[in-house]
Amino acid sequence: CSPTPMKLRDAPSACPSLWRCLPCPLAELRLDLVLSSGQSFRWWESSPGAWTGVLGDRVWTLRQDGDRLWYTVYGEEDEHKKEEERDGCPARAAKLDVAETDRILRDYFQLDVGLSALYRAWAAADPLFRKVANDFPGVRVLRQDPVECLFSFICTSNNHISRITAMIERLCQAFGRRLCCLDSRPFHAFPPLSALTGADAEARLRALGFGYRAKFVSGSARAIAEGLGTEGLCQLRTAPYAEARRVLCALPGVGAKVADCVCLLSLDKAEAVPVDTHVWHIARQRYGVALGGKSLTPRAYQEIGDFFRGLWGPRAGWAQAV
DNA sequence: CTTCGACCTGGATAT
DNA sequence: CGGACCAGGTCGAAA
Repeated sequence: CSPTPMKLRDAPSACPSLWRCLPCPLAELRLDLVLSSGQSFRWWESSPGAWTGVLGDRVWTLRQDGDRLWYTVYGEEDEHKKEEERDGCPARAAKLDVAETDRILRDYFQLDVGLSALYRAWAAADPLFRKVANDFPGVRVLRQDPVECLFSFICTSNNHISRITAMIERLCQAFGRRLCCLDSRPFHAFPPLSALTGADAEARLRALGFGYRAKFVSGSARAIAEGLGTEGLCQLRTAPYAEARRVLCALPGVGAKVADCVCLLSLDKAEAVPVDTHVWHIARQRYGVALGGKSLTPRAYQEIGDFFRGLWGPRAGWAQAV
């Protein structure tokens, strides 16, 4: 890796100046529950209570204690050199930087959304939620990058988490820019759309063990590049839920469930309720949703989503994450 | 409109 | 009614 290898940082105590914190009670955010629940596949518990991963083309380690969220950001490999060359005012640069990293983190965890009040409302409307809520406080929906979210969830179809995580790791290694090394372990950015549109992308993805999803990933990358573009995809954040869903479902490898995941986890559609086989079971067994068919047809899918939206309200997707 | 089978791969389980 | 190749599905074809 680098000639001067960086080390993972697990706690602020060792070197407090490299860490910052945001006020954030445990009822508002439980890092362990949110980062390991399959919303994002890019976080790793680097030591007990410390989560390391890539966010916004930077490598971070996060940790929380009491009512604070602590974070540290690792520099890129040649950042030292760049700073010397620039010969600017370091204090000023650092100050701008912390304002930005604070903002990135607050945005990613959507900390302006008050979770406690939402939990109270969902608990009041739903006795079954009430039982679960006590064991799972602080579960909130991440606001992820739409490109990363889309291509990650294309990989989830008929698949399991351990393999999905490994696939995405290999995707980033093969197609993404290397950011830095921590304890000799390389970290890569999620590739931009343009990196996935090459003629050989599908073959390379197959070689990385993507199976039939290789065609979906390269096909969707191509379709977006030739259509609405990365900007257009991101602009779906301001579009109505129905339109965003319709656009996404036109992409290869994107059906109702993946589209809803992308809507909820990256496009600000809090009412989107991704219905997987697990949710379908729960809806029938625990909530007694009566449905004609024995399989998850498009109509049944819609009805289950409508049921939970009726029960939990406009942030039904957030409640379902719990 | 619903139902079916195929689809890459590897984990978990049972021969 | 219990157990089963299935796992956080999607696609295309067929009745």
